[in-house]
Amino acid sequence: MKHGTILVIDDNAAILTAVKICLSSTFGKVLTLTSPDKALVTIAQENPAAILLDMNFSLGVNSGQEGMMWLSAIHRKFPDIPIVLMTAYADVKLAVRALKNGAADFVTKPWDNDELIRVLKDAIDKAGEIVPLDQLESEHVRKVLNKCDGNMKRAADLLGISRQTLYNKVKASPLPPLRGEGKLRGEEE
Amino acid sequence: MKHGTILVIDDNAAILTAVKICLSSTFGKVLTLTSPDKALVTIAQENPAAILLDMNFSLGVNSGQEGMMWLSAIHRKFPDIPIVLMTAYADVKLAVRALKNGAADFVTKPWDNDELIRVLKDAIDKAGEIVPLDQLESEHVRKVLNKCDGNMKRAADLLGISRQTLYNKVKASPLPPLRGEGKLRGEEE
DNA sequence: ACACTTGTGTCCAATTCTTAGACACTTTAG
DNA sequence: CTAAAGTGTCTAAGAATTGGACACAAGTGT
Repeated sequence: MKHGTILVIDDNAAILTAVKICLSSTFGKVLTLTSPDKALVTIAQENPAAILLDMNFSLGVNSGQEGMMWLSAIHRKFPDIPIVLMTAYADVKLAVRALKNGAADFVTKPWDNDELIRVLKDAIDKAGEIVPLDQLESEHVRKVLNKCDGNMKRAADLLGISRQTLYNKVKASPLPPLRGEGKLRGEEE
Repeated sequence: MKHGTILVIDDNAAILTAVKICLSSTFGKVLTLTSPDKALVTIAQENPAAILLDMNFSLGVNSGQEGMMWLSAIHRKFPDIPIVLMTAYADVKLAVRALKNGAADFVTKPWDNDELIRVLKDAIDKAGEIVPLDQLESEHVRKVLNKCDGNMKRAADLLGISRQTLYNKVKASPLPPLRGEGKLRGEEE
């Protein structure tokens, strides 16, 4: 059950209450703020597992600029805490920008309780994933290597290691099950 | 100018023509397909710098499932080629899902020519970035380390290296300008 | 065809890194 | 307060990385 602390930021008290009720059953602690002003200090103090942030504050300004600004600010300071954005004004451009600015997900009001819970859980899970150094390294090596069309000299150069080292790494892990990649650029047809 | 080859996939020939005209001035080569069926072989042959993929094929089915399926298929096979999605039916959920499925960006019809060009260029640029192993490593170390609240023993364990090695790495690079992160969880107020 | 450049596979010896283990000392939690 | 966990530091053995070198395979241009 208790998947950690969630911080919810929305200027509408009613929504805050509704979200809190919805989330309380699943998460350990649900904090709420009616303004993002004190978000940074609250986050620093409470270290929430995820943040649910409304995009529209300062009544009337609903271009989402407010939320986007806070998203950036929070994400810059706490890049490891997933931030889920929420907005009533479904706008594809806004959503895309939000995700590219580091948002973990984007939900529109009115929201579906179960979906909201799932989204937050997913965000927390994904943020919690820790990859061993070895794996990170071989994945990256593989990626760079095939961006160089297999040219080991150049790849080694770009990676900042010697040619032999690259050579060794490659032969050391000839096919270590890549996480989510299924490469080899020139082997269909 | 010629920023590489672009592959455009859309079942509407008129759109294909328009896009081609729009992109030809900026990119070296603009290939077009009216169906994604042969996308994989075309990509393997031409190795485009980016792909512009329409989401709605098979007339009438415009839930975007088609495009999403192809996005996944192409992205799985060619994870290094950025794929920009395009759709006439602006749908936030769809856009979010697309981005989380690996799309580099998401644009809606009718599109703005300059924006389309910019989006593709950005996607190509971002995909071309190559990070040296050292940097990748120290960034990851740093991230894991502060997810463990500085507990080096646990961090080392999670990273799959020995405690001393972590210790050495940390003191070796005490503050190597993180790319896009401004961390340290507990140092405001 | 002929030199030239570039990259591969392989080896070596010197250097550096990583490791397990140990030790005294400081925090942290019960 | 005790016990457990973590830190900073050291050592010696083992592993990895490095620049250099060499023969050889392609690909370039003339």
